[in-house]
Amino acid sequence: MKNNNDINEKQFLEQYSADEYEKPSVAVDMVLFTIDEDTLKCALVKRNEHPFKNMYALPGVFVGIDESLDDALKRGIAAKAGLHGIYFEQLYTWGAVDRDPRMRIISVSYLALVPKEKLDTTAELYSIDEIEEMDLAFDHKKIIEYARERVKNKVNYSNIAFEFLSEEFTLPQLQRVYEILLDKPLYKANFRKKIEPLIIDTEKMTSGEAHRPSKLYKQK
Amino acid sequence: MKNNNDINEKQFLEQYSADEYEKPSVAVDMVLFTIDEDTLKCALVKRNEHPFKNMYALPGVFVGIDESLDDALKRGIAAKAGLHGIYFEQLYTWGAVDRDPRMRIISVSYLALVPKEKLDTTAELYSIDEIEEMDLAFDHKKIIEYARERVKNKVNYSNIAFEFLSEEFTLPQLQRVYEILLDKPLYKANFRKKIEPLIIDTEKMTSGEAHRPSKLYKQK
DNA sequence: ACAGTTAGTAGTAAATCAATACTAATAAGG
DNA sequence: CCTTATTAGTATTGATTTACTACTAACTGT
Repeated sequence: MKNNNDINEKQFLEQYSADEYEKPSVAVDMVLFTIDEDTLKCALVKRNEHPFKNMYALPGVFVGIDESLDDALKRGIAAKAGLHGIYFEQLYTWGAVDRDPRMRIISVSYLALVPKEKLDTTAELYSIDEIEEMDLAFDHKKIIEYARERVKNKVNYSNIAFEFLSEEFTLPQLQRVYEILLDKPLYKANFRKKIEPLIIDTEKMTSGEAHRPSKLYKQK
Repeated sequence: MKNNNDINEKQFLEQYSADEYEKPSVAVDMVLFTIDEDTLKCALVKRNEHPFKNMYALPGVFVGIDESLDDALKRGIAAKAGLHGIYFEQLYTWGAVDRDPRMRIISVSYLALVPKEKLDTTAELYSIDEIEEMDLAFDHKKIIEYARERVKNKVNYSNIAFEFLSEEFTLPQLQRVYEILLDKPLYKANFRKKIEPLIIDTEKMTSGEAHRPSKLYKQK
């Protein structure tokens, strides 16, 4: 094998110095998940321009030339719902040549998680099951499925479940979040043993419900 | 919240129809790992152009306007070492504004895994420990660290370890791969119990070594 | 033959996980 | 103020997995 900087640099010169090279556009698209009505839901926006006019799509923005990907995403989140300081992580970059019929657009997708209470009440939320039946713009359905898998896998080796709850929560609430994300029931006693090292007792209790009150915890 | 396609489309028109909008360049960079001399090693190329002239970097190519990200990566792998059909997966997309001093370049990084035997003998391989001490071009050291973590995490819930071996292998070889990737010793008996459902006995044996021969297996 | 070396197996105590059954504390209703 | 419905929380037990030790097996080289 020869030194491959030859290739790298040759391409660079050919394609960039000459400035005839056509560059792709880069966008960030966000899969914003929340839990509402005991189901996992995703924020969608209805497109009112071609292509895919009147169809639902993920919210997204183009990446500015002097803007990092994360900053573009933050701008998107802020524009979407006035949200700041919420959890997000990069998911995957989608680069099929024909994913946008207008032009070449590479999409860097992000996962954002937010408690329902923080979300603007006008946000349009659709459950994962509903979306399964819908026809979304671009490759956005595939992106949502990818995000769904990421969440499911990550629940057990990270603390993302906490991102769906406000600062103080009860263990039944937390368990419900885990069950929704994992899409299976969990044993109460086992769940509590496992989660115990991750939480702090706030010494407060719920009240007003027609059954035994539950303790309120915070994430450690 | 208003319909956010307004924002999306407004930006699109402003930035793209007017064609004054400056687009970033998009490259793919590959972290090609192999196991050699009982250590995990990464393929690097020495740059012979500015910036970072004479420093080592990850092999990479720019993404063509009519080329998918995966296709660009395949082209890169082929250019690098005449390799085809090897395992790869997308890692992460690096988008800091100043990661390349020449211009705005967004890098989609990939992880590629290959048995040492398949690799061109002129490939320049450096162990993870050596790289730790080196000063690499761009943000490539960070990318390699990210790849290293991905591999470590993925070993236990996927079959990526097999990608470092040729089709037939012995259990001591496979265990050694796991130990190198996880960076810790494993118990032989437990390892075998756990790996048993993933492999098929080829009925063949090794020979010629000054100790008991071992069975050869294939991945199931 | 036997020393050196690695391959492979048996078995056991400790830790974790799956599952069931229980007790505790509240509000609502008579 | 006692009973019922309902959910919160705990105790316990058998099954599985993990950590670890100790052994037997099969080859080459001398």
